[in-house]
Amino acid sequence: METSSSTPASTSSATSTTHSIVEALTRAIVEHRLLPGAKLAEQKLATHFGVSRTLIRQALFQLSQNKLIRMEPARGAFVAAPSVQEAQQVFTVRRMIEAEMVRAFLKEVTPAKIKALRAHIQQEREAVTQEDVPGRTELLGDFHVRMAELMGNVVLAQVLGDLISRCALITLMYQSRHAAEHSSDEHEAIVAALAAKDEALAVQLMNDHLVHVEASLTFDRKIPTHDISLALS
Amino acid sequence: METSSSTPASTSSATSTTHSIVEALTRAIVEHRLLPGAKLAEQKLATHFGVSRTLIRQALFQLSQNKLIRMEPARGAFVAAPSVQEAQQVFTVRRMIEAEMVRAFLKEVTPAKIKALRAHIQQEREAVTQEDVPGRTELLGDFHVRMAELMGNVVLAQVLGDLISRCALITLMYQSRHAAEHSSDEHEAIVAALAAKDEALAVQLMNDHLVHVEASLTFDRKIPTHDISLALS
DNA sequence: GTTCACGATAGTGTATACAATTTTAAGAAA
DNA sequence: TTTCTTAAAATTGTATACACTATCGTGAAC
Repeated sequence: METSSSTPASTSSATSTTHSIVEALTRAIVEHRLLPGAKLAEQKLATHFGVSRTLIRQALFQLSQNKLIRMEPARGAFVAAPSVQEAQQVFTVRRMIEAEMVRAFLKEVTPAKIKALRAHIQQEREAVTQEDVPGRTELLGDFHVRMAELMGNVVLAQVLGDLISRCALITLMYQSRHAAEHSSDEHEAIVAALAAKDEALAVQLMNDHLVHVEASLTFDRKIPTHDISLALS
Repeated sequence: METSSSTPASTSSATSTTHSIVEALTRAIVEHRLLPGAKLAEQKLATHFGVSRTLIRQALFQLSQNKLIRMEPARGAFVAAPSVQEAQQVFTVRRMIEAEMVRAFLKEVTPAKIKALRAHIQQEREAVTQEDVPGRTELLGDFHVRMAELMGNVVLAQVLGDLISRCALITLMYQSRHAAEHSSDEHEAIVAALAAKDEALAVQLMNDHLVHVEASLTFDRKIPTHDISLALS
């Protein structure tokens, strides 16, 4: 049963609070080291992280509320495998929210905010050139959250962040290779429209962008459902 | 320290799962039997519900993710007291989502859906005439969730439901007496516009409706912050 | 009289122990 | 060989025990 890592609290976390466990598992899921359908056995996770099952259970409950994992009554936790239908619904909701977000953003746009968005896009480009797939996915999603944050609406940022973390799993499940590489270009076009204060164009570009991302997903897909114990190190 | 109820698992719950505890606490908070700021001591809740602290803690974590309670690191859980700013942000997001929801609803409206919404409004009116304040608040919120459900978008329904449960607490904190009694009328006007397939009007009415509800809140307010142990029976 | 120090008490954070259920495996019957 | 039965192992669900932190009250110093 023993994997190679017997050392408790292996790599990153000095203080193994619940939050750090959630982060580690989230990254493992989003980075596809834990594939959809994989079982998350509590004791194995506990020994891996060097904590008791109590903390693992807290983390799993939290992840299940983020819809990143699914918990069946007496059977355990499994990495979520969002259905095609759910994926499409998530994108529908995103289009709804973000169309209005663009309108609201334009009502109080400032040069500083435009500059902040441009700076973010610069980060995206760097991640793209370095072919850092998980980092790229995260940054591409964060662009949208950053817009919400720049509006000063914490609630909006939270809601959108939640949806986008679900998107990350969906994207990584269904996204074809090197699709969505022009996402950065589309982000830049949106910012340009915002800078020009062209509301209709900005809304249109944002909507198109989300349609493109959704269209880049290949829904005719095998779901590997490997049950590898875990590659958390 | 002993309150009158020493009987474990007192009134309602035959099977005291975590979910039933969450529901009981949610109702107690939304019905204002537990006031904002009140402390939720784990042991007291545990003895009240006749379970161990383990299940109480699970329930509290879940409630904290719904933003109905707030947990401070080593100090415990307290009923949330949303700030005025947060309240306004929640309403802003609701306006964003629901404006677009109305548009999308109209794209696939059917007589059956209109009928379902009318039936819901009928329920609201009954609760209003019976002066069932918590039931009324819940039903008035559910109208909006019902719209999402009728569109078949589960994700939308969840997101909106989350926001609205936060609204319930906000409403009950800040809403002046017998304000928002014409919410049902406004709901009916919206449905009429939907039935007439008048998109611009429906969107306008929905937006106005949410503005009205927000405006009915009196933000110059005392927050009682009573610390009554609990009235859960 | 006010403020600070310090001990007692209560409460949260984590780990462990036990009960209940599910999964797995082995074995017998068809 | 296949399938049903049944026992063993593993895993989840819940309760309890212990460690650590915060809260409260008392008393001494100023």
